[in-house]
Amino acid sequence: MTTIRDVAKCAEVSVATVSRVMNKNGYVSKEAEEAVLKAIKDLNYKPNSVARSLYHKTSKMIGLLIPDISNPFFPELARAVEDVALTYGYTVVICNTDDDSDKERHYIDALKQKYVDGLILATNQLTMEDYHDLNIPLVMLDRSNNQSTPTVVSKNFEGAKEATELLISKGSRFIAHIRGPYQVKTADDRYLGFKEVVEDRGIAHVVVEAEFNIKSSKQVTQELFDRYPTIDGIFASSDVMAAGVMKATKQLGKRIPEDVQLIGFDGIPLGEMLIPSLTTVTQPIYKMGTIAARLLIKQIEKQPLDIMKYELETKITLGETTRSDSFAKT
Amino acid sequence: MTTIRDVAKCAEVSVATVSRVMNKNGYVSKEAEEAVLKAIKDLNYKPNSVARSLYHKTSKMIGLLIPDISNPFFPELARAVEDVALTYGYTVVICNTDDDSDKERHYIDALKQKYVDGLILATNQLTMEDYHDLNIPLVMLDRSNNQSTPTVVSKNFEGAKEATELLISKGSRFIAHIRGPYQVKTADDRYLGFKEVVEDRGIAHVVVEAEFNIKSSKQVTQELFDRYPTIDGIFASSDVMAAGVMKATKQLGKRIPEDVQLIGFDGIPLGEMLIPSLTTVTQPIYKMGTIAARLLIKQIEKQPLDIMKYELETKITLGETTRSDSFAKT
DNA sequence: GCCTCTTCTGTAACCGGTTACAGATAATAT
DNA sequence: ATATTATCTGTAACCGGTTACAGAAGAGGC
Repeated sequence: MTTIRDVAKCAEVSVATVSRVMNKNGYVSKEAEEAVLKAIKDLNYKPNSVARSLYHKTSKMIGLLIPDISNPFFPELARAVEDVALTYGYTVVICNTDDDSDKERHYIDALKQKYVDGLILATNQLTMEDYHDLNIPLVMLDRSNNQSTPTVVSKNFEGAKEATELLISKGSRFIAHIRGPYQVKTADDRYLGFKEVVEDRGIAHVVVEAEFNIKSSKQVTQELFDRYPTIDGIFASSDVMAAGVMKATKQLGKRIPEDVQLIGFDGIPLGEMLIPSLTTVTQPIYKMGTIAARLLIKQIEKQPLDIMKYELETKITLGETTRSDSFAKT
Repeated sequence: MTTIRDVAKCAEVSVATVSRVMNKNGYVSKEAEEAVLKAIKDLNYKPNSVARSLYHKTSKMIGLLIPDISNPFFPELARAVEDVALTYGYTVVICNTDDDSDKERHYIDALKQKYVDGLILATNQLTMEDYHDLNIPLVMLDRSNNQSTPTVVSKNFEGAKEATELLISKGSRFIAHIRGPYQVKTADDRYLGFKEVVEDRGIAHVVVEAEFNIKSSKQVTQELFDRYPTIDGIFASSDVMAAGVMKATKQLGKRIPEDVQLIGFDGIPLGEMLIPSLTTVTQPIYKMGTIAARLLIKQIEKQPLDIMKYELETKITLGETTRSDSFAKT
């Protein structure tokens, strides 16, 4: 490995001069600069970022804490964060916390010891105090629970309202909502949106909880139809859950959308792959990731933030799990 | 931030003693050890891994190079690598190369400068020489093109043979294979397995190329049926491609599996979510990831490798895209 | 009492960068 | 001619760990 001292020797200058050339600061004569640049090229010198980190107490790395990369909502988010990070010269470290606070704490400690420059939190099992004590820039992504930390979320409440209204407008009169876990803020917001609409409109409804995976929602759906066979519309809190609903209805011999209409939430690629394709509330996932990354990097680079909380618009993506005409079945 | 010097001062010993206590080497008296441990606890001291890295020239980080984390094959692989890495105290840095050699080179340079301890390559755009010059432990995952580097792949050739035989045994007589890109080794192996069986058995067949995404395979399928409407079996080189096939056949009014049987390759969770659920050649994806990670860490820790090339068994997962009886339609 | 060996400890150099500081030279102002 | 400033350069300290080395103290053998 070539070091700065090798370069200095080769260019017959001091290490300080080499450093000045590389960082373009301080005075360096034309000749010295050329000699250094030539030496760098000849030796194929790449400065060691660990040494740099040690002095600057920064690492050009950011941490991305997510529950689980195998949950299909997160890869696109991660990809967006990485794409932005790359253009600014940052490296992303993805950590799967499994919503386990010990794991999360462990990762945060490890990252801190590596002088990680900032964290994007798409998971939050710890208290805000824990995060605050870190003394590094933070961004909350997809989960907001705090005013003072920059946040990127989509309009879960409004999206859920639209989803529910869509089901009603297309003829559903007894609607079930399969909500996500109670402690998850986004699941709560979607539930509240649903609740507001069905209560306002006086629509029969039922709410059950499931985890954000296919197995759990499939089982919950089966139980749901067991008890309420007349349900004719389902709003699932995520697309993966909606896939579970489809599995269950298929087994039960219910037709989608003729007997039961279905709408999901997220807009992950899976929805399009399903047959029938899923009607869903699409979040701008990639965009959320890019905004979060930029927001974090701005903080790291001490630029002022004009907006602290981004609430992005969702939009309905019409698939084949809702009926095309409003009164196909009454 | 507390440093080792703070701890030394607090415990009234030298930094060397503190270091000796932490690393459990060299002689330390009982009293000194206790004082140091107390100081570490009182000050909540966490050694700085950057400083450690600088001295040891290692980072406890490994790089995972994949084409694209949003391709659903990779999250599970990444998850497996991370889970193993975590238990050995390593941090994983995932890099999306998009099969772009410049990007790959850039990432490798960046990782090298961070003293990354090893790399898992699930992508290979560069020549083996490029990798070899790095002088750090490597593992090839899912793509093998070299004898001297430890490798983890599944039996693509054999899996493809089984897939083709399954279609035939269940009655398909004109089979199309939608293969992956020519330069990808795994796509080639699957193609060769298919070729051997159809040629051996004298089955009518056709092969077309597509990318590993839904859009491309959907379009290719449409063109395929345009030209060969009598195709009654399709072997897709990946599950995502198979989803594209399903989309296309749906639009064309062909029924699966009554008119056309379909089998994919990979065994990603998506397959189960599809309706009908996908028959596929399941690779032990998670296992591949864990083996690759262990193989890499063994090398990093200078342990001998007993096996250089792992070729893992695939298994057929029967879904609803193939017929249950052998002669449903002749 | 003297020598050897084990146990224990601290000083200082090192990893590979960055930069404060001081010293040297050249250019410009007075 | 002298003072002032701008330009240029190298030495050495520093970031926060690790460890070679040397020295001190005590135990045990002769």
